[in-house]
Amino acid sequence: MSNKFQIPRGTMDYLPDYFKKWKAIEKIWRETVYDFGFNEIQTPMFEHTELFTRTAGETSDIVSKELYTFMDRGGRSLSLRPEGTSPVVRAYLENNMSNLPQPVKLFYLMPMFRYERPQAGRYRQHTQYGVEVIGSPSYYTDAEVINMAFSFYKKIGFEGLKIQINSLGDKESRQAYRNSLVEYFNRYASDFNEEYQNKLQKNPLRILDTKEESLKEIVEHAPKVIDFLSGKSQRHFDQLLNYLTKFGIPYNINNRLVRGLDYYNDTVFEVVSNKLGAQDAIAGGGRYDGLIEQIGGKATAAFGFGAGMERLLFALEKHEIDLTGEQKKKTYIVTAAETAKDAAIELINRLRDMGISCDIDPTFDTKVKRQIGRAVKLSADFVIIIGDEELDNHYFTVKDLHKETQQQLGFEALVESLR
RNA sequence: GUAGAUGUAGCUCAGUUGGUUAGAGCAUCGGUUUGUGGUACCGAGGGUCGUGGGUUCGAGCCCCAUCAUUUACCCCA
Repeated sequence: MSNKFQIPRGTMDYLPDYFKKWKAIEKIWRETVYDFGFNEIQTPMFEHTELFTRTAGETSDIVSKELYTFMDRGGRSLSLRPEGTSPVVRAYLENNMSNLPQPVKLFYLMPMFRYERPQAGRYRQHTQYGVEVIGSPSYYTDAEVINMAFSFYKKIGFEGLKIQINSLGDKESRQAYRNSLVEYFNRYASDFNEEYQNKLQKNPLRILDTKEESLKEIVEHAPKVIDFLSGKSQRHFDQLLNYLTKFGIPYNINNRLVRGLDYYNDTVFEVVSNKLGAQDAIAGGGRYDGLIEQIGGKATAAFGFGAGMERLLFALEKHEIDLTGEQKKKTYIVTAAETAKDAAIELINRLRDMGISCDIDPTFDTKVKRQIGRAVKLSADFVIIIGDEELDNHYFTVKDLHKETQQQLGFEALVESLR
């Protein structure tokens, strides 16, 4: 253990038991998104650095301290993708998807990279699944996507998840709100430490979601975005909430929810669990009507969310949800004599060709007891014994390890019994 | 980046006020004679005590440094 290679900080090996749960979730995810009319997309793991710096905002943590940036041999600055929205939007533009029927509904499942301190439910390499609906300004899109997220978690079996929702308003609303906020916080600025002085200058909205006890009181009485929404933004938000209620989705309006990326406007939301400790957000997203224009497309309204696979698995554990799903029946072939080797090999090939999952000891051990023991430990469902007896009489001995029954069968009947 | 906690076998951990060849359970592998199960019994392999330095006649234990893990802050999935 000492001087062997170690996995880099913040990364993990996905071992078989973990991966079983992963696959079960992935299956539900795919079913859900297809039901809602989404199609899959994958983008490269890295992009030109500028894509991220331009879209997420220079002051955002993702850009200012979490980007994995490197120079390639041609001197280009590239970065491992820290989030999915901007690459997907880039792909939308680059592949002229504005010529497809709008909106374009895409989903993805791909790894993300952020250089930050790992802790419970947080990794430097993690996998996000998410969707983007590009080309729809309708509040119905917001409602539909949130509805989809909610039904996804419901299908998995979660109870007690909450949806936090807020509206940041359109550009005008935001500007007015920002001004008022700065004016308000300035009254207390002398009490702020350097960090918060800084935030006040660069991104005052971010002060709202502070966990600093001393500031909570001040934040509590700060002006609320809701009061600054333009008529249009207010209507959008009202309609959305209306639909959520119609869909039976429980939500909390959280005026302090602002999110870390600069490109959001109007609706922002998070799905949170109260069992995860500090990293309680399972999914997060919102509307980004300005982003497409910002990276060179024509003004296009869009909405999306992203969520972490590893964190979802972490939450599964905390919520005590068992999701291994039903496994295919497994068979183990036992050779009871040296002479049975060829017949065993022939049999295993035939069975596998017929779609039966089977395994065998590659050393062709002849100790029946040991081999059955091994089969049990590998959680096989059946064991087939081949030895001199079977060879002489032209049958296979099949044992059902659960029922503890045993019978002698010919090949056809054998195959049936293994299904 | 900052703060706390923790590093002894693959895993979970013991290890007395510093004292000789560092232990247990689980796991792995094998055995308990003939072709039948996770149990029982017996046995084996596996550790430069995270690493480097220091104190000491002597360090798993004390001191320093370093690395790693982990939780929390910042922020987020």
